[in-house]
Amino acid sequence: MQPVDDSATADAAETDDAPSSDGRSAQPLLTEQVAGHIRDLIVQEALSPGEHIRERALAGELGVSRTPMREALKILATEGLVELLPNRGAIVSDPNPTEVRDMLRVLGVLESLAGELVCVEATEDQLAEIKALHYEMLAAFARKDRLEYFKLNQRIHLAMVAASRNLTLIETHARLNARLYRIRYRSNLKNEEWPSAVEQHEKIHGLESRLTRFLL
Amino acid sequence: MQPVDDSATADAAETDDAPSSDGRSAQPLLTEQVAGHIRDLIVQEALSPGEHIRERALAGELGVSRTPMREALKILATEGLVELLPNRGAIVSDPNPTEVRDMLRVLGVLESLAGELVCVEATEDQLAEIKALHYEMLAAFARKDRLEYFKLNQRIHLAMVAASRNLTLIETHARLNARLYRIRYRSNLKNEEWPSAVEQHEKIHGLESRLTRFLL
DNA sequence: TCGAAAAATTTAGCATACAATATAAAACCC
DNA sequence: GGGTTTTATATTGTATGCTAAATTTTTCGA
Repeated sequence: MQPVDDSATADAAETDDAPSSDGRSAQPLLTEQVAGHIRDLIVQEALSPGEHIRERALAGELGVSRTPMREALKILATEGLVELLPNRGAIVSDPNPTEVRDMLRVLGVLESLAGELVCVEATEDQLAEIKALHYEMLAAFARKDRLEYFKLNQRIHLAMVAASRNLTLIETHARLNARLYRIRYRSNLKNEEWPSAVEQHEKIHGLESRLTRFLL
Repeated sequence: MQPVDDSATADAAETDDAPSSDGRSAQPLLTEQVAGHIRDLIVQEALSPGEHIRERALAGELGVSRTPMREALKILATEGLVELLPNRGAIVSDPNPTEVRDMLRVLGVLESLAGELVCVEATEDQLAEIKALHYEMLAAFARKDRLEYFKLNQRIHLAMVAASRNLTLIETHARLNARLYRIRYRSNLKNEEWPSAVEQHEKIHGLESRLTRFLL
């Protein structure tokens, strides 16, 4: 494991820091903070896939006791970001290509559903934003800027899921997305294989075409 | 909270008792056992929706300390079966009709995907079993035995998901199913509203027709 | 020198103790 | 008597200590 600069960490940490579901959020619990922190470490690969997590050591680095660290690891294991080996601690999940394909397939139908729901559930503002992103994406496509295209594509999907007004969909999608984020991140840095894969994937489920029709 | 006979509890507990993912399963960890036990209590409504869970008391009843109890609650909260209120403990989730509708919608697209995958991924034996269940279901339909129809419908969906060979799909489906099981269970005992709702739901996503076509 | 057995060390699992927050009860004021 | 403040109690959050399992190191034998 290697250190991570804190600013970047903070950014990603804010994604779903809310302590559960209650409206008035009290002071965030240590366990949640720790879980968020480790999520960031995993996404940024400060904790590498397959790497063994020593709870005592990591707890020490974060300046907390082992209790919240262990609770955080249970949460992350349930989310699929780490795997718990009985009596042997946790390792950072390292999905093989088949598992990634499976996750993308499920992610695909979720985003397809989001596309359907957006058409009837989203507010005008949300639709306008999605529309704008869509045109930006087309622009990137015209310029053959595949990385930008990919990023915008991602943002559109996120915006659509967020606008779907279906909390279960939002949460389920977020969870899968988190598991895939590290991989996408890496692929982004390396290069593409991904944009084409994602395009193809979307064609299969007709999301792009349906949304395009809807947006005119 | 009220007592639950242990035999029934044990049955349901065995559903996914496996300690994470590793092949050779060592002795099951207390935390996992506790989580399984509480899952059962929730499903059977020995713990009622909205009921406050006092971790010390419940831990005492199960004969364990608070540590595994707390870790189990974190897991169940991540799974959506309980909600954690900061500094105020946990309550059994009690989804409102809108949330149930949202969950069913997501469950629907998952089962729809399962239907697609079954057509190409399932083994002969699995297909045969699904086919058999399908005909049993048609029989129940012919007899206008709606409860039996509903049950078989459920089993078909489970069998299809299981045969999909997509672990993410299986897990995601199982999680949603667990959150809905209690509600279905209750509805089953009460009466129907549900079979029709499910039928309609399936029609929307074309699962039944697609599968029917496939099965001939 | 290499391999196996045994001891020592490390690490996770669980229980318990202490601290902080929230709830309930009692006292007090108006 | 009703409502508010204060005190007491209970419950959760976190840290630490102890036990058991797993890993590493050392020792012993061939």
